[in-house]
Amino acid sequence: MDPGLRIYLESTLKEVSIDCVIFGFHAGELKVLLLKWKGIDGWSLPGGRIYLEESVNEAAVRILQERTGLKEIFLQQFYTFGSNDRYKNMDVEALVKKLEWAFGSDFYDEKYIKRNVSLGYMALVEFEQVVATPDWYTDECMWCEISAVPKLLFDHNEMIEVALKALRRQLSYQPIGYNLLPEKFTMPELQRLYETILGKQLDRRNFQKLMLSYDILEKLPEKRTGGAFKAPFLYRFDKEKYDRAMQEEILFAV
Amino acid sequence: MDPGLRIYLESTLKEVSIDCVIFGFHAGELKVLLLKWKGIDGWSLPGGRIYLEESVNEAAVRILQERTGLKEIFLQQFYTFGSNDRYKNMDVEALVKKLEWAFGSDFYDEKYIKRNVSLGYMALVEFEQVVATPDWYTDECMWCEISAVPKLLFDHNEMIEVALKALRRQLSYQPIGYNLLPEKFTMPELQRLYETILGKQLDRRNFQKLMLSYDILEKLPEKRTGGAFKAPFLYRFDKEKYDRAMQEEILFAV
DNA sequence: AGGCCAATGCGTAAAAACTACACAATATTA
DNA sequence: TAATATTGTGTAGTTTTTACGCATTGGCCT
Repeated sequence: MDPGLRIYLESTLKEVSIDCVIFGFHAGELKVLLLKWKGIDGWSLPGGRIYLEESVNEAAVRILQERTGLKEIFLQQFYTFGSNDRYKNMDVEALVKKLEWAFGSDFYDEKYIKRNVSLGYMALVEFEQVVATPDWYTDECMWCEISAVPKLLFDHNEMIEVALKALRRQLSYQPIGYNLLPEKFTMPELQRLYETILGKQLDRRNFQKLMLSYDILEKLPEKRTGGAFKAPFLYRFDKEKYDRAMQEEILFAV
Repeated sequence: MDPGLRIYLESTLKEVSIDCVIFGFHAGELKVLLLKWKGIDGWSLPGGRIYLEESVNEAAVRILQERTGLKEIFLQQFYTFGSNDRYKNMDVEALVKKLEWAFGSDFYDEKYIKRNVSLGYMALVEFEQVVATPDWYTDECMWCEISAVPKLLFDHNEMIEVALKALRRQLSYQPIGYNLLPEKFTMPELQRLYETILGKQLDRRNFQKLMLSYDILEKLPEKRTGGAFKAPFLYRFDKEKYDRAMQEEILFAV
């Protein structure tokens, strides 16, 4: 067994762990970051454990940074999962056996495989900036389109659904986009982000009116060229006003 | 040490516990249920631990029932608290000493006093129906008006604030009242509940129009007499429609 | 018993927000 | 240089929200 892993396991909380639904936006698609486990044929959300001396939020920030290289981005708790049947759809015996095979028999106390409370965090990240990195248990990363997520290990499919629901609700009282889009973006790009998250089409003109009315965008003199059509203006978030809107939680009627 | 307590401690998770913000509504005031600890001069929220074989939601239901006698009421997770400085404002040494004095030296592993993740649940209960019952650690219950909550143990003051914020937000997309009001109630009573939770005055006529438009109320032929004024009609929630509205999470613009 | 008071029941007009479209402008490509 | 796809802006109609008026009524006071 990897000595680093051993130290990690021994210096972290046993009964609680963190799982992150990391949303990225690319090519008009909303995606989540998945990891493929070593030794077994299964994918899961990135996750990790909490060191004894850190807060759960600090742990979430650390885990996210370890997986994506990113810090200081949108990251927040959305639900805590603690069913005692979180593994009901899985062959736990087989899983434990395979994990033993992969990591040694003291990998996990079986008790904690079966009984674990998981704090769900969701993150919104700028797709291009992410350097996806596997962890001890996994050897492969994948950005998976939200509508094409395969059957995941544990209750991670449910977690994604709950996270998406929370994200959609969030859209109605907080602006979103700061961490999902590049610094400069066009109005149609912002609209596509909203449409993707909400899963429905929005009227171009009304959307623009609404977004501008929130007074969190700064219109730049530049335009984005490159397409065979009229060049759209670039915008950027006014961070100060954006943060104020996040704080105030004004109702955004999207 | 109480043998029941010992069994309880040994058969529950150690690192995670549950704290409940139990809201009640009485005499036009929103109140929370508080417990006074044995041995030390401090109040806290009702809480408890999670048995190995139950889900966290089941544990919350059980804890709530133990404290209030009520089941099948509005109860939901609102946040999970896991700061490593949840006790920063407290003299932990003194607390542990007093707890030892009260419960025996093996009351708690000091480690778990200092490092504990707490799942915050909030409940809305019908004040009159509650039979408040202390637990092992406490010997007194009190309904405390929300604006007059004293300094509580741990980070429980913060918990109440977060719960109240979550409750206010909830009001905008789910009906509230079914578990906070008696079966039959008048429109002004319902309005007072909303005003109390939201902390602001609402227009009587617009409120009535709004509530009726949601189509979750059933107007009864009876009136409430007793005051020196026109007797208001009684209403009652149409449980089926109410539940449907809860499910659909339609936006309620209060 | 009858008038007074305080609170309710019901209604309407103005303001604001939202929705649905129409048409001109403009980078690229053929 | 014309064709095309897409953006920029405006406006009218509809719905929702807000603000407020006035008649009604159960109990209390005289």
